[in-house]
Amino acid sequence: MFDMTEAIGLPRPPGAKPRRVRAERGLSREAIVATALRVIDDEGIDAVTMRRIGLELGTGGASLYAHIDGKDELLELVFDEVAGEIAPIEADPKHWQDQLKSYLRDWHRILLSHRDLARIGLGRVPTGPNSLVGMECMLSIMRAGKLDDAVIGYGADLLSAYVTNSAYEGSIWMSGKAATPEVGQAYHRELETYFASLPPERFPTLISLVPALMGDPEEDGEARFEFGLDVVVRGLVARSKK
Amino acid sequence: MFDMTEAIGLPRPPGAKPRRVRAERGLSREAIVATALRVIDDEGIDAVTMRRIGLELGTGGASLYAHIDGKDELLELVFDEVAGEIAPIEADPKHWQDQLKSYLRDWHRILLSHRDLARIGLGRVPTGPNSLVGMECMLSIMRAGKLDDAVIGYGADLLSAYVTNSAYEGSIWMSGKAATPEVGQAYHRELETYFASLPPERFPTLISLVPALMGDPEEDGEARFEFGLDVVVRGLVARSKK
DNA sequence: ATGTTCCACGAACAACGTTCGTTGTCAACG
DNA sequence: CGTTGACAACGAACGTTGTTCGTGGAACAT
Repeated sequence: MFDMTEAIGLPRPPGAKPRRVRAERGLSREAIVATALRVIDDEGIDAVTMRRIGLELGTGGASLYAHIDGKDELLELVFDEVAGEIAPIEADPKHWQDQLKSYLRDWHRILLSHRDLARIGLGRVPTGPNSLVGMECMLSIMRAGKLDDAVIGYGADLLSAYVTNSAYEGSIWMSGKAATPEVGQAYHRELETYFASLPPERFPTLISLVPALMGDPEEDGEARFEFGLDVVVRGLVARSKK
Repeated sequence: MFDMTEAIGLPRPPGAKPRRVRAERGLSREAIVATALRVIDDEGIDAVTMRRIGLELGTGGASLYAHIDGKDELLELVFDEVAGEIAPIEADPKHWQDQLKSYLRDWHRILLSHRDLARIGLGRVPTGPNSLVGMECMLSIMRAGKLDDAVIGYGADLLSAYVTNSAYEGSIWMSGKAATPEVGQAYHRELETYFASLPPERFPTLISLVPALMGDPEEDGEARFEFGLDVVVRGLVARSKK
């Protein structure tokens, strides 16, 4: 047989590794990551098991280790894959605040659309290529707003942590198990009545704030996220103008 | 779940089970929780195993289930136990912002002093007695600041999530394994050089902000937390005055 | 044709949370 | 005082988990 590069007509670059032409026998990094993401979308992260992913691909769990270091790396790859779903935008100094909010909204919505995927990103510094693109995009928008470098540096971390944490919290209400939305609302009501039943002489403020704390479970998630987004961005601007 | 009525000191409802008077033969809820907390302080949460805790108490893992529902409940109990370490303060309308910040600083510091304990509280609504006292305290301070109820409701969630998330992030740098501070700093430098080595034409903003993003690993944790605290509180005030 | 390399894969390992069945011991009752 | 019943203690075991090992076989390079 001949080399693929010859067939195309290009000379092989000096020092390039002889291209791996080996026929992929079914398994590949991409297929594994895609399968894991599908399982997450269907049943959540806890359903992601090496054996499960292997089985889904017609083999066993051990076969994955030829393509992937381990479960941690697999989950990070999935996370970065999803990070590629968000569309980068070009910074416009005139609307940088709206742009920033809109971008983080997108990011939050995409995370939520993949069940409890956000859990992977908790407390992690994202280093995957797609995550880096997202980070660059966010930073450029903030810089277009003429924020101090120090504010941008800490603020970007603060914002991305807020998005990830919010998405994770939001996902809990619908993925505690194979939980339908009803189960989440049931827990919501249970929690509300529990707070309201506390001894009033010991928890006067808490009890009087139960409605404000819990909110309407229907539209609460979005309103809550929007609130925090507004608060943090306001704070960043105020802090930068000081 | 544990018996809330007993923990708070309410009179026992009529028809409740007569309290267990049986002499404790060595094992007890308190001893188990205390042991788990000690193991966390020494080696982190991942070292907490049913067998390990049992072994530490001179028995096996199965013996714990007579006192505790399972591992989840145990960890929640430990978390609330630590929540009891923070000293409640009385709200003073004149210094409510300083009080709020100081209170959250305490909470953050205490969480960090117990390794990666903060991980337990991630995305969880704390319902333990001590956590509730802390919540009530925080809410009363915010109310002393005459913030809108809606702002208090969402804001309290935002702040407590920020504290927990910050403590968790901070704990990662020193508990990836049996990691000494040196290991954390080594990873810090590795990350810094990695960012700096990215293609400048694709990540110009990110590269120019590497110093601001990473900061001095020595004092960075505290400064970062303080920054976010200031930003969120500022934002809350601004939002409330609108 | 002959090595050589590397992927697939069943089996196995260690560790986990939890359940089960037995045993011993104390508190309550006649 | 003797009996009984409830329950803590505990070893063993079950079902999972992530990961490693050793074998087998297919495709490349020589």
